[in-house]
Amino acid sequence: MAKIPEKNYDPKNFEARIYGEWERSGCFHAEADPSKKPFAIVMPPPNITGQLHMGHALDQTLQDVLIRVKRLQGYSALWLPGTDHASIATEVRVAEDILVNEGKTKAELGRDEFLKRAWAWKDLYGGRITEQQRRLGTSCDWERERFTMDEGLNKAVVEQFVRLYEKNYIYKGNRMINWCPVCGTSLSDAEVEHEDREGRYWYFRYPAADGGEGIVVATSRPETMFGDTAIAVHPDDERYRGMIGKMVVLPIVGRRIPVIADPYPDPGKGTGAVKITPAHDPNDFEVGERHGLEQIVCIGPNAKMTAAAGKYEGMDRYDCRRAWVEELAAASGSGGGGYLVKEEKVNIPIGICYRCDTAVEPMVSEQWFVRMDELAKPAIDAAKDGRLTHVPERFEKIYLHWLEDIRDWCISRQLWGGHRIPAYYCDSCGEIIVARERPESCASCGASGLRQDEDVLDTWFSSALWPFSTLGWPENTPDLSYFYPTSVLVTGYDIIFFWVVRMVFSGLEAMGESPFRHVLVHGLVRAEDGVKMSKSLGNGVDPIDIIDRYGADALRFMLINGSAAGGDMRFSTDKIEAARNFANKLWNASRFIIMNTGSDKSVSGLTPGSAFGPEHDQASGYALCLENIPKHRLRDEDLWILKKISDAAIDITRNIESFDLSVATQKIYELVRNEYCDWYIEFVKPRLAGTDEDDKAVARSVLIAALSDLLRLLHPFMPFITEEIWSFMGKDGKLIVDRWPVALDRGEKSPSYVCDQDEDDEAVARAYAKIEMVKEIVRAVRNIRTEAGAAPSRALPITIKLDGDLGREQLDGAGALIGKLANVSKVTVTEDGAGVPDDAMSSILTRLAVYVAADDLLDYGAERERLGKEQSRLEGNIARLRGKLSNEGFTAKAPEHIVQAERDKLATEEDAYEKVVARLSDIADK
RNA sequence: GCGGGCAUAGCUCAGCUGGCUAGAGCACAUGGGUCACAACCAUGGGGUCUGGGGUUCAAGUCCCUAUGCCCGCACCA
Repeated sequence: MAKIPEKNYDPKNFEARIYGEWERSGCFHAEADPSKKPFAIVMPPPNITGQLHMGHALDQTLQDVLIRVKRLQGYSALWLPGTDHASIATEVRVAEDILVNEGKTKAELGRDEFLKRAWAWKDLYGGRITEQQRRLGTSCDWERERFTMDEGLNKAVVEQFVRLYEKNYIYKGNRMINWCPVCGTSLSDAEVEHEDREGRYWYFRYPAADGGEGIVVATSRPETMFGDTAIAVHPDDERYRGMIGKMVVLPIVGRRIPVIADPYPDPGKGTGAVKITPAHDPNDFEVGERHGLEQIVCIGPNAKMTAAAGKYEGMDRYDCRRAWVEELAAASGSGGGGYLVKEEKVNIPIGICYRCDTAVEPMVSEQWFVRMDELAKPAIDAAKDGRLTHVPERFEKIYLHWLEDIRDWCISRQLWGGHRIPAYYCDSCGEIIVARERPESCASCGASGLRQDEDVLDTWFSSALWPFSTLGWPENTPDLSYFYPTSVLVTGYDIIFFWVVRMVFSGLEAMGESPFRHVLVHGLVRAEDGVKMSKSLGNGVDPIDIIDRYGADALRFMLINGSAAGGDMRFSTDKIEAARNFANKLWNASRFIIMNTGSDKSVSGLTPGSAFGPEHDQASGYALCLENIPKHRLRDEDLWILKKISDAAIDITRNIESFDLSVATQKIYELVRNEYCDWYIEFVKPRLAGTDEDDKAVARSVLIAALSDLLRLLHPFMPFITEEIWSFMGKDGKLIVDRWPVALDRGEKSPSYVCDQDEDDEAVARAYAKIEMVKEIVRAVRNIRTEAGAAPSRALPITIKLDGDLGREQLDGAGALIGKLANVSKVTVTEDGAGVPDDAMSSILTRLAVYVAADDLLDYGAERERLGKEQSRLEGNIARLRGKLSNEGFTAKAPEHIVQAERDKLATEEDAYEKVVARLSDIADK
């Protein structure tokens, strides 16, 4: 006896085992292989601090589906995994850890000791997420796993930095940056989020130096007054015209500052006069540049006030704000009363650190920057001319919009964990040397003991190199030339700016080509109630919990099936259950197939293959190339299911290749559940129980051939269950490395195309139509049965009355199928109406009518109601169709096949209408 | 302020380049332990596709507009 799957579908029994088998077999590994076409995806490297969350699960599943399909299609399909050091996130976590465990701060520990702890921490936790990825079924090439801080990548980072510096794309300068006081580092613009927070405007009077009234300005940040170096007004603002060029006095501080004219102030906002603090506001910084104003830094790096704030030195910025406002309000100004004129509550838009939610402090600071204007251009062009496409398309706009007004990228971070900036300072002569290796001595003055820059690089600087650094760059390795540019990049829309944009311009700069051809963008996975999942809300659903409960296949299927590309989706228990139930259904159906075929020697001799035959040979058609089975032995239902699968396979392949994965899953679902399980298996059951051994063998063979292709189609989405079932089918080799049912990109014809040309295909088309008719009849009988309240167990006799042009032979063999599926005791077929029972329930279908006769079941009331509905439906349709067809515009302009289809439709609807009316009058007095 | 998205069955959502009698899952109703499956099977009800214009022979699908939600960028006077 062959091995049979266990009665209950329980993914825990095999998922982990199968993953282990795959991994050991080496089938995840991809090499540069000139005999195959390359397909490559680099995995967005998760943070080593991270845990797998639903967003990852979606991201991983999308990539895994694409990789598995391409692997089955015979590509050298590389999926390159890795992890990211995520400097800020990791640094904060490790620092917390040290504080808790050792009671020491980062500073107390020192840089070297801290880094040791960080590496130890990475070794301890860095592998956790990759274990979780394995649970999901991630079929990436673990042999190539990389870490953004490993040796090769360090080299790439230094190389890129030096090259960009040498081309003058990287510079060091004193510029306005965003400072996070909690993380203790500068941030790039992309790392700052914006949020409205409750704040106020305080209106303060700055008295004129000559004793006049002076000017009132509004501010939401009074503590920056210590850094004010001017008051700006618009040159056309009548109110202040007389003040321009005069001096005002900074309240209490006493410093004199000029009133300047600049186009920046908007006369309609506030008082129309703006205090200018060049060191702490980006706009003020620019005004200051234009007017040569001094920059006075009054808030220091830890958000504490500097000496510029006088007695407030050392005080927290917000404490200072409160105290300073009080002092200003209480003070007696020159005109008597306080300097505070008024105060109003208002929502202030404020910059927030994307890591810690702290309000960032804009400040002038000396940092390293990447000059963006030149670099952005090729990245813009690549998208515009189609070398880089976004799926869905709308994300291209977002990408372009960001690049088109991009500002220079601040890349230095005041942290320890990360790639240290390869810049060396000579303290003797002040020379700055940027070099691949640490120089022994100063190139300018010869002094030794150069000091390396203390700062590290933005973690995204190394991520930006990921698509080529992981393939060996800057060496020109075989992998690099074979796999670069990669095929698709899959990521969430939330990191387009951080990552995608930077990879593209970095790749174009370093390699001359966009690092990938397509960006497949997905949305967020939200909680069941539509709220964003977040740690702080604690509403996250752990993918591992879900896998434990429902299996990875169900989770994957739900994630893909859940929503269209690019949009946010909700996690849904209902959908997870539906997916698990679907897996269960497949499991049971397969169990049935295996129980009925596995133990039979004659079947194994048939070596059932794919419905598509060997070698992906589309041109030879589908069912007719089933190996070892003479085509005349295939029955109608066999041809029907094989055509169904074949047509669907082509469709599904197209959907996958255009990244419509949710559409693809929907189609597979219907194919497996509705066509294969609900109809085909039921059609075939009597044959399996029959005595015609030859026919039994054919049925078994088709069952297996069809199931094989269904498993192939479903495998990328539900890899575990399909592989497990495959293993019960006595196949050679594993499903994961078997082959895809269709290979559209080879230019094969589709079976439906063949169908029109080939004699065999006419036979298939006839069989197909017949089975569809059988389904209609069966449904009609079941409907009547339900309506009349007949027990399902009770066999009923039926009469089928055919239309004139519908020959009796077109129902040949259908009687048995109908009999079994509709539980019919006897099928009578009549062409002229003779033999139609006088008293019967009826159903009028296209080109035939079905009568179910049983005296005790007659319910003409119900039938009248049903027919009445049918009549009005048909009336509506007929009116619509007639209107359409009598419209000359339609018949003249619409494509011929559409017009013809409408004519045919009208004919059948009119026909049905007449019959319904006739039937209604027949039963009018019953 | 600039830009983008969404509005379809009670709920959650599909519906590609315009050609439907608008679909699925869940929920609901009725019947059924039928020898793969109760994580099941069968049958059924349920929608003027947000409102208003327009383009077209044809609009859920394209354009404009209104309303209501959502998001990104900018904005700390």
